[in-house]
Amino acid sequence: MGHVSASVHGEEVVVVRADAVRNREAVVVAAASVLAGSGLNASVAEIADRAGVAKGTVFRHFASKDDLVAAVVAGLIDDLAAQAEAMLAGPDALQALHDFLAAGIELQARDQAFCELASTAELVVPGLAERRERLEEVAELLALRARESGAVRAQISGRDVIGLMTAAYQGACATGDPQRWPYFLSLLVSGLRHADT
Amino acid sequence: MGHVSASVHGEEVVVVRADAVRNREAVVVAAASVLAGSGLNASVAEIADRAGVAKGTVFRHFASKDDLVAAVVAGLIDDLAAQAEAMLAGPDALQALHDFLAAGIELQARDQAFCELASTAELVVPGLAERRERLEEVAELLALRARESGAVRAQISGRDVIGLMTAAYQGACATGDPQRWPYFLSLLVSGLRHADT
DNA sequence: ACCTGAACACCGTTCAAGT
DNA sequence: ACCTGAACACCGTTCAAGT
Repeated sequence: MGHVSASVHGEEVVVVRADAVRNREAVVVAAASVLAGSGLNASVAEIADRAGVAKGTVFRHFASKDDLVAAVVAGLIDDLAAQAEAMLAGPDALQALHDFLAAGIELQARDQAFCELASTAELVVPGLAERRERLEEVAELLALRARESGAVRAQISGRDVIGLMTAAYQGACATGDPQRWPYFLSLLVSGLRHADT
Repeated sequence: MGHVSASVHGEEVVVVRADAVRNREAVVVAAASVLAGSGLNASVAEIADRAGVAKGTVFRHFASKDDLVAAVVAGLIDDLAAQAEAMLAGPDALQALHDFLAAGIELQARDQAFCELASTAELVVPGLAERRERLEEVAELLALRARESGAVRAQISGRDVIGLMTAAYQGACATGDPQRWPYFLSLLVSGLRHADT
């Protein structure tokens, strides 16, 4: 985390060694790709190997494996939230909601670790709760717009929108063919349009 | 697995020691309750402790932890399949399909290990594939009846029905409130009624 | 200040020694 | 024939020793 090494004009200056910066970044990059491919059970040893550092170095930069996972997944959630914000400007409110759900589903398909976290609602991982809230807020806006446009009859909160993302992809996975997710998504969206829950 | 100990009238007679029978049963019972509560990550040591046997004894009766899990979960799936068969006789085809889905969801809520397996579609566990097929066949009949009754417009296979079970419960879990599953189930069933997929 | 690798407690699994 | 507990390889995590 860096260390106070000097005091200039009364300001504390934090100096971090160059190799430390490089190693931290290498660990994050390696973790991102290993976790995406193998999920949460990927071993720290594999990540350390891929990053070209010793296992101990991973724990110098991140207090635990969970912390490392959180750092990586936080980036993914932020990206998704940014996409969602862009979609708010779209002309068709129902289409925007549908596209957001598809984006979240494709992220689950692309990233095994995100998929597992999205499924178990493991807010256990610290530091992820806030990211999730931001995502829920944008999702709530997308849902509100869709309801106001009259295309959606069902009551639906931001949390529910996240639930739909997970429901569609996990449902498809349970059939043994994850690529079938558009079927489940279309059922859910059709439900949103017609059900009065 | 027992051992040939005698030959009477030319028939081979397999004799199993009484303590072996008792221990095997104790392991299965212990595993059922531990797995239901703690999920697939529950340790063999905990199961052995609860059963009152040494860890090694578990592996004398089951080749691996996965085999033990399969034995326990196979029972759960069989029970669910039996419930489904009973529902085939019901007067309202859509209601029967709905009730079956609810039963599958409640099983996920009650049993953590089943929930995790239903979600990941891990047919990896050997011996479970056949049980699943039987469940899919009954589910297919329930779906067919619902379509023929005219209440359901969407195309839906037995595999899809299983997917709906998982979708509804996992969706609810992702909202942080598993008890919200009826909301997701009603969306999906409403989708089945109206979507033409 | 940071990196490394040996060490620890825990897991699933194996197996020699007991009965 | 079966049970037991010690042993092994693997995991996440810690820490003394190096630079």
